[in-house]
Amino acid sequence: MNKVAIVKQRLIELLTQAASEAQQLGKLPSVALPEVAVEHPQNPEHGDYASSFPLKLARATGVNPLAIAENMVGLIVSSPEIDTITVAPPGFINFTLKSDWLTRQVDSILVAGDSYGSVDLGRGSRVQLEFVSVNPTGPLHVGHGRGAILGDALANVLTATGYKVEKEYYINDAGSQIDAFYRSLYARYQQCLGIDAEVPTGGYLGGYVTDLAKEIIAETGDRFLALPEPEAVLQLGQLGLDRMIKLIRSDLELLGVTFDVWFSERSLYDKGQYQTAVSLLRQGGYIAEKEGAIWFVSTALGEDKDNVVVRGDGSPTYFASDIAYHYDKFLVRKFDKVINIWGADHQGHVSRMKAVVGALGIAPERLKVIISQLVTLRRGDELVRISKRSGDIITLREVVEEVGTDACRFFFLSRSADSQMDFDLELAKKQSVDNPVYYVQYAHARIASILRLAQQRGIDYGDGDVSLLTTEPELTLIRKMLLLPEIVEIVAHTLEPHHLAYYAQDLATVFHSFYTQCRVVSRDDEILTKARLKLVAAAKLVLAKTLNLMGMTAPEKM
RNA sequence: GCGCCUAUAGCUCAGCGGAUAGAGCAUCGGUCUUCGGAACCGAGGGUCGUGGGUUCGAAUCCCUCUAGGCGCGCCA
Repeated sequence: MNKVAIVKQRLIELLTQAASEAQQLGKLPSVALPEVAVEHPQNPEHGDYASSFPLKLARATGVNPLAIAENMVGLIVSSPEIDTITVAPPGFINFTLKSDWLTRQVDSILVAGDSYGSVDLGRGSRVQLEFVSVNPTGPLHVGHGRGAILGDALANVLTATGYKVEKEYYINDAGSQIDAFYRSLYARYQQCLGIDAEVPTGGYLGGYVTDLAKEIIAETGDRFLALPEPEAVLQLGQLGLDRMIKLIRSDLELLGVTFDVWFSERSLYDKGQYQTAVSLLRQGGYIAEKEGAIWFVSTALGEDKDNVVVRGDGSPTYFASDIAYHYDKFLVRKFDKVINIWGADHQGHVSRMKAVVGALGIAPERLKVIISQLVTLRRGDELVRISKRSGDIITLREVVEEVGTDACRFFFLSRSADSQMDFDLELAKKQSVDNPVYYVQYAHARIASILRLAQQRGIDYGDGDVSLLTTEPELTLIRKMLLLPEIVEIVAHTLEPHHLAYYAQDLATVFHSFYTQCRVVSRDDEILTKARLKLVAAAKLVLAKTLNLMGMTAPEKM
């Protein structure tokens, strides 16, 4: 299915073989072979693939790299995909693919259909992807949207690469922030009913809390006033919490993001994971009591400082929950791999969480944490505050409604998670026509339109002969289409979905260029028309697959 | 002070050990008898933050420094 990836792998095999044969023949000193790397040269004159293996080998052996290359080329077995193998100074081996092999891939892509671009790397191993997991104490803002899109796109790619993926949202429904939210809501509730009350210090001041209180009053009246305060805070709070979670869920759905599991923090205490996890750590000698609190002795694992698990007042910290949570992920639910996507403000939490995982006897490599850097929102030059507690916020929902789901997703995926980004609302709107999103989608719609025309004219291109696709624009398009499996592989490996966005643009560019140079549906040449219809249909498939992996729509018309 | 992230074209960003550093936007100049001009073709524009080092080869790896961001709670 993944022909190019196989070619790449095949080339690596061939090179390795050639090298060891050269060693056996005494043409090369017997040293341990360095890793064989094969890549796409940026200059097309250097072929489809190139390897600098001889240069690497030269370092290990002290032999002239050109001589190594020459020796190896003579020993490389011929292969049906490969046209020419050449040596280029200072010691590259360049490969060119046979164009008839290339054109045949059009048929292969059409046969593969939706599964084209999928590569089985995971072999069914189970991956949990936990992301967003925002405290349900307020609506989502743009920064959360970034994590949401990142996670969702990664889930798509990992699924396409043979992993069994579960998407999970961790609901922080325990702890002091929830408390503050409950009390804030109660205060607003009282205020709306004419009672003098104040939002406690450290509480949530956003107008949405008042809105929430009003909604609850509209539906259930003032019945919580009759309850004693602690009871009222709790009951009203839980009502508010449920609504908050529903709101978050619907905001995410607007972005096209859904979850398989909504996991409650509180359940970790109800079901005993917390107790078990801590006793495991205690057995390992990682738990100590000092200064009236219970600590995780992370210094024993090379951390800068120890961390409190249970406060002096007996209440567990959020760190305690996370210990239990990761115990549950790995030792109860037994995921092979766990990926957490956190905001930049949680960076400091990464190493101690890895330490916990190690202390629980789990190989720390099984936990991957992706840190997505901050998003700042602005309108032109004006910075927009997005802090939940301070009051005025622009919600993710407002942004999505203003900019559109597909554009939002593409925008978020266009930058690596490592870079901070500015989300300029003015620009996002102003650019909507020139937006790369539309450029890519337009290519897809354009193909759809061509296929519609063909259908109108009653052309059945099922018997199209792809070997007629010999011109440069056609072959360039095919070569680009054949890159998708490699991109998918890279994304699955690096967990960096932004490569998809760049690939999508590249592919669209190559298609548009082909389009202006090659007439597809022509009355003069029915045979060529059929061949090109096949090409275009395959391109449509690849474009759609790429867009779908990003969680975007591939429109037939726009 | 310590940890993490970032610094590449006017702007927003890719590239992260290979052969002449790329894209989009912006600027300038071209392309329409026929499939969607939301398009295509071309041009200009770069001491890859600084200074060292490793290497046959460095934007890419290591160290120094500078600038910006985020952390360093018995908050989450």
